[in-house]
Amino acid sequence: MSNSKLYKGSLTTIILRLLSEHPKMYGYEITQKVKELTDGELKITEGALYPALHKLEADGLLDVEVRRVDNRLRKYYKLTEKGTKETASKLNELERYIETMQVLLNPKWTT
Amino acid sequence: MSNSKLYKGSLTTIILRLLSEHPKMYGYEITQKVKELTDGELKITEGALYPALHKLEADGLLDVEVRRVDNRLRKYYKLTEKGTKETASKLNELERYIETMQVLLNPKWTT
DNA sequence: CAAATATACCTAAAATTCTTATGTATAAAA
DNA sequence: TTTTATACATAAGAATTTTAGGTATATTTG
Repeated sequence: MSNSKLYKGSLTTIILRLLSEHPKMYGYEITQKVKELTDGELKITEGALYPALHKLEADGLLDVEVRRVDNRLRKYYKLTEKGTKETASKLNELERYIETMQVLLNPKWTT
Repeated sequence: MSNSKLYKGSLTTIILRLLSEHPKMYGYEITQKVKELTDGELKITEGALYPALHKLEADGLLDVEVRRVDNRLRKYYKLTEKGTKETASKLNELERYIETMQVLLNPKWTT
């Protein structure tokens, strides 16, 4: 995913966030979009992505729709209602995480 | 550590950051300090902390000094020179992680 | 005073998440 | 024609954390 271990735990949040902006996306598209948006800083590996998508689907957060495009298979994922709610929750978590880490990063505690 | 999975991977960074501000700290003190600084948002569990400290010591990033205070044992950890360098590196990683995630969080991509 | 809580360390099994290494298949580019 | 890109998938292993214990002393509380 990246040389930094910090991304551990944030893959689900990233997937949900992307799907909250795009009506539907397929796996390979997600890997390319993330690479593009982060200027290559973050590369989602397939070994991490596909199991994560399957889990989100199993948990009822995503719906899947298989299509054949240019004689190649694509699995389009989109948020369910439950998934939309979970996305909001995950984004709050991320914001709180960032705030918390910034406290530790830039301490007011000269104590 | 917290109900949020996002903290996965950030424990080492947190420990190093605290030790870059405090000349020496012992394990229990670290758990209390983090709880205090984050208003209880983040609670470091001992099962995560102690193995992490041992690994940092084994990697030569921390030195340890055992002391008996009030007839109770304390293991004081402090940064080695190597640990100080690694701390700077980890803090850069954290800043980049936050920047990257904020791009994904607040997209300029209305596309 | 007894019991509970706080202080202070530790480990080991299990769960979680990710990396690394594969595998299959078609289309396009070099 | 071989490599790269597109598109899916899984499985073994690594790394980190949770959960659930364990030991021991000091202090607080009922």
